[in-house]
Amino acid sequence: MPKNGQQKNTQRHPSDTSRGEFAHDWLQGAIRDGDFQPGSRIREAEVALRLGVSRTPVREAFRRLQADGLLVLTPWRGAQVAELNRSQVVELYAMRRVLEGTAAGLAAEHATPEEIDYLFNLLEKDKSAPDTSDRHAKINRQFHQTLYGAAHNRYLLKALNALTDSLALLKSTTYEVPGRALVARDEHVLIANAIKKRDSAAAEKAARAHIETAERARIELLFGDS
Amino acid sequence: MPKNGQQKNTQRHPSDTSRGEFAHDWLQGAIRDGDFQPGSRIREAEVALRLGVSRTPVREAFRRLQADGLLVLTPWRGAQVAELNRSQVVELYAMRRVLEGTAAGLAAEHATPEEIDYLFNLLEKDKSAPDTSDRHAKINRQFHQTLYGAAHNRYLLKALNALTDSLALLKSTTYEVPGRALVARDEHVLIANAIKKRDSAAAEKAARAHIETAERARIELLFGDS
DNA sequence: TATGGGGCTATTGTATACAATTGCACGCCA
DNA sequence: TGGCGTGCAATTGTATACAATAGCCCCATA
Repeated sequence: MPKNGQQKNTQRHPSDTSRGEFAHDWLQGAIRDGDFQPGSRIREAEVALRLGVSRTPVREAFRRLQADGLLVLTPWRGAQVAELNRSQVVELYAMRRVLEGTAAGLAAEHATPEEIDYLFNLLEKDKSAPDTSDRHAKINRQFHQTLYGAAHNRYLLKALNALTDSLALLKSTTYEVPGRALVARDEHVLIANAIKKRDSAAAEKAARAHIETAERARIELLFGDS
Repeated sequence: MPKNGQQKNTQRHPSDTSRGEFAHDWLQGAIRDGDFQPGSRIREAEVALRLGVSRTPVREAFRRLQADGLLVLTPWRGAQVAELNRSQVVELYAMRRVLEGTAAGLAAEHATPEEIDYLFNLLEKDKSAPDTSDRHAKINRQFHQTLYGAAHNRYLLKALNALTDSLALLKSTTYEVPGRALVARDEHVLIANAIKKRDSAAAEKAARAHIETAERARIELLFGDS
């Protein structure tokens, strides 16, 4: 059961979506928002009751989330939210460094003017935003999401989204580290400028550097050493 | 229904696996082996009948394969084997170039001596193998699979396996191009040597070059122009 | 009191019945 | 003859009943 800060209500599914789709989206969102603790067990019947559907669509959602790596299903023992150990976190960031770098490089080649404008809009918004980590984290997500799309490669997009979802299993965000927001914005500016100049190599390099500092902040946050 | 070269028999599931797992593995294998044509519709009831199980485990398998990108599920219209258009093939190879390069680079850093030995064993086996495209294609798969594992990054491994599965939707292999086997082996030797020398940059470069020639062979095969 | 075994309960795996939706075929009418 | 609408058949979505399994609780025994 969700930890339940502000109640994600027992809600009936919208009639324009299948119940299976609804269950999948709800669970994915709940996991991303940290409503389920990594490692905790999720029972089919509980979710079904909560969403007002039968176990069948819930089971389908479980299977898809398993394929996405968000749930671990053990025969006869059901679903647990995936947990990341230290080596997994390291591997995940290694992968993300590569993919973000690639995305930035491709974005420098393929981004539309509108996409580039939007990146700069987000940077402006970030600069003038109230200084809360939540707010920065949200704009950060939008920035990266825009970057991913600007690469115009659907396999890359999918892989990056999968990584992002896995990272969400680490409940805190690196924006909780003091000063991280400022550093991150500077790094974002470097990336955006390189893309605007259509300098693919520079964009890739800047993005990789950005992920490296993010990784250091993350490791610090999680394990308290570098 | 499978095209059915040599009948993939109507087989009962082994009792040590859940029926859902069994259905998933069977379908994945059947799609990889080209028993289902891309774009063709797969009916739940047919698969269920064929495997001797009910629709429930088949549906679970469908959902997982959807998440893996092998099936496209449309509400009320069921499953179709995914198809790749030209731009998808191009994007897929762009992604593969990056990931194979990364895998080779990481393998140069992290491969165990046993893994390196095995790579060279495969090269020997390839040299002395009977000159059929099937045989070469199989050894090729093993070589790449070994390379992926040698990188020791589970997210990279998963992403590469997903790409490989998607590529399998293109039914022919580039080994059907005359002379491709020889070129590929030479490229494999370059990669393996760089890994043995622990030269990460050279390994990455060689792997990227390898995928580039593979892409050209593929495009030629599919669309008859470069 | 510690330990091992047996049965009970909670939970998941599977089958099946039923509901909902789609697409097609057939027939009607202009 | 062609186009449109209605109803039927095929197929998927969902609920639910039942089977199988695992873990735990309790009691008997040393």
